[in-house]
Amino acid sequence: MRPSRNSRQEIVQKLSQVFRRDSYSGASLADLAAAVDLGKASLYQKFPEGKAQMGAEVLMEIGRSLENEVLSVLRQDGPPAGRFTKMLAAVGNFYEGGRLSCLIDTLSLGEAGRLYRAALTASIERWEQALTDLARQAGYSAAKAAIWAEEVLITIEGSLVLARAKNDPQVFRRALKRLARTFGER
Amino acid sequence: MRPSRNSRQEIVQKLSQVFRRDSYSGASLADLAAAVDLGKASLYQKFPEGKAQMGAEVLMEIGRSLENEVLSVLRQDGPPAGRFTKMLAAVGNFYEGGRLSCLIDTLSLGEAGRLYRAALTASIERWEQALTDLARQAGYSAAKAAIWAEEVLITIEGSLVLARAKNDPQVFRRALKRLARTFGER
DNA sequence: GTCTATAATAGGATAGAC
DNA sequence: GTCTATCCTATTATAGAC
Repeated sequence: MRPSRNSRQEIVQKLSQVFRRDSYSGASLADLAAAVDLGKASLYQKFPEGKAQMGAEVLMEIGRSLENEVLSVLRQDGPPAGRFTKMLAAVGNFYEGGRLSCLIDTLSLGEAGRLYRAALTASIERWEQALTDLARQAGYSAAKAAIWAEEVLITIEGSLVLARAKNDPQVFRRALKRLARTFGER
Repeated sequence: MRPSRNSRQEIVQKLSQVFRRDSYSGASLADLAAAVDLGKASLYQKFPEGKAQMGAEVLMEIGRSLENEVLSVLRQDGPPAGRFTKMLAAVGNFYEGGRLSCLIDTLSLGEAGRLYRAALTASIERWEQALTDLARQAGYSAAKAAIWAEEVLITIEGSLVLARAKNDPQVFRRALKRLARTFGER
């Protein structure tokens, strides 16, 4: 059976929501403890190295969900266009329809950027690579595939920023719908 | 003559760099004071309401530079495509070639988002409107113009996020170059 | 106007009881 | 494993001298 009703994975996922909403510097220990419904001292029992460790584990866990929920569908079989459509649906869920920000954004600012640069770069590059591979399978040249992959990520990140700033998740959803039509254009 | 060698405008511009690098919660009074080479107490002399006021004035000042350096070129005369190209060059300077983040991103997180939502939304909408007007002048339908404007802003914001996360300003510069080719496509 | 000094509070982290 | 209590530092903010 599970180690506890609130597994470590569930704890880390709840912590991730705080970092996604408030960024690293804006997430206080009090906020983080409240999110998992524990005292601060209990959090330190689980994360002896404190906030820096929480951020690191959040990045690993979200990297894993990205892999399992989003990138894996790019590698299934069937026509590339259909896999891309499925990925976009998964992305919509991953960011809760534009209501959640991306850690690539919120953990790349200030000191967090220096702390987590390597992990952030790695996540981005895995995603870009999976998209590039997909585009290659659809017949894109290597150069076109890499550009298209970069554009997809730019659109996802940019629409999340605008959705947050305007408090209008529809910006993100519209962008996903338009992205669906960019595949196979060239 | 000027009120001081460091005019208020210059002070606010230096403060803006801290908010753009570290976000609102990550910008400490010590950081902000160091950026303008003053003691913390002197900063409070100039901004009696503290950090919240600094953020508000930074947003106003950057909104003004955006207007003067970027949006104004969209409203000059000459062919729309040329104006758009000029805007992209101005955008490149505005974000220092991808080395500076956008306040729409860094001031929309956590409590800052609640504090400054109105100002952020207003800035975004002014920019979108100027782009939409340009596209209309180039013969786009109202619907296509609005979509294109949104896509341009999404690309700017998204490429800035990725450039920061990967510590590679080229992501931003490449995106601007590609944007130049999106105008007049439909 | 700017500074040093200092207050007051919040944030990160730990000790030790249960 | 979780809590209360506490410590230490950083942070926000102010008082008062120059």
